[in-house]
Amino acid sequence: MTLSTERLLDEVGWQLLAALQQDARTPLSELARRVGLSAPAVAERVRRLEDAGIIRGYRAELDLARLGLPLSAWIRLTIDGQRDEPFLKHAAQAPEIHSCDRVTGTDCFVLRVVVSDVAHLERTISALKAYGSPITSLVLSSPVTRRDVEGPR
Amino acid sequence: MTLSTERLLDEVGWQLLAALQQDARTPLSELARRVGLSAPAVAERVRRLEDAGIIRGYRAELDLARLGLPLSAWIRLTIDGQRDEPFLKHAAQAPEIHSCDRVTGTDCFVLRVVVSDVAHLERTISALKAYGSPITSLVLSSPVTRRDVEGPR
DNA sequence: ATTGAAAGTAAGGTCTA
DNA sequence: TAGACCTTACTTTCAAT
Repeated sequence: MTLSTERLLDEVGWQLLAALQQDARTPLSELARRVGLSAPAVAERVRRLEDAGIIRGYRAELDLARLGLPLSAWIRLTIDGQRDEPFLKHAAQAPEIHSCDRVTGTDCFVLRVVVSDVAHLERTISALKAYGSPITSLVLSSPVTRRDVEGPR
Repeated sequence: MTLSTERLLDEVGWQLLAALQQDARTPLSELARRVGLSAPAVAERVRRLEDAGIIRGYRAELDLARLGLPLSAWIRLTIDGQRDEPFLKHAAQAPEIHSCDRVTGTDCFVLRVVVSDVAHLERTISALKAYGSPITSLVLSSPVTRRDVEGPR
């Protein structure tokens, strides 16, 4: 936590982050009302949170099932030999791979894949076998999908 | 894919979803410019995407490391006996658990946890041992953090 | 198309180091 | 007195009827 960010993350800063995590399209004027500051002051605050890299962006959250992508899975992938680079190239452009983390342990990578049906899942897994050994777990439900970050309590 | 959603997901609909995934705070007037429709028409389109549940909401994406949470981990949790319910209660309120999916296979649950340091990670894992056997993989880097959903190509 | 709300701009005031 | 942070006043842009 650097010096410059500390000033930003006071009571008001965390209130703004809470509101924008909940609804990123909240108008600045509404944010101003909630934190008890003028609209220009809040606009400046938000701009500085963005400039400091604390706010990385604003994203619409979509319902994947309603977009024809009802199946999600976790795939743990152990890479064979020295195939990291070709795999990363594949991961960067494969539309099914929604996230990919390099992790400790023998698994090497943890992937979140999102597909339209089991045939699509099969193709996705097969493609991964070119780089290593995948272990797949289909997502049955998601008791916790997203947790907002809270300030110091 | 129901009948009502099909009408929404034409060329323009997907253009709107693409823009809002990229920057959820894009003004409606700007969206209108990009898709070549009037502002009221676009406002109506977006409202219908929301009402159909295709757009679930708008979220600010934060940099967790800059907020004092530099460590993330995947934890696979095999639940002992019939302790699903107490575990789900725990998961629903634990601030470290950012996502939790029930999955096929022996793992039962896949958790994304976000913590401030290794001591915090240790406490988080210890707490999980009340419900089952956790296997932890620390995230080293994230080659793919988020993939936008694209329409039919 | 009109009207009220919201966002952006500019100038100035207060507090602190 | 310099700088950080806020306010008010004003103009432009946006959004809804």
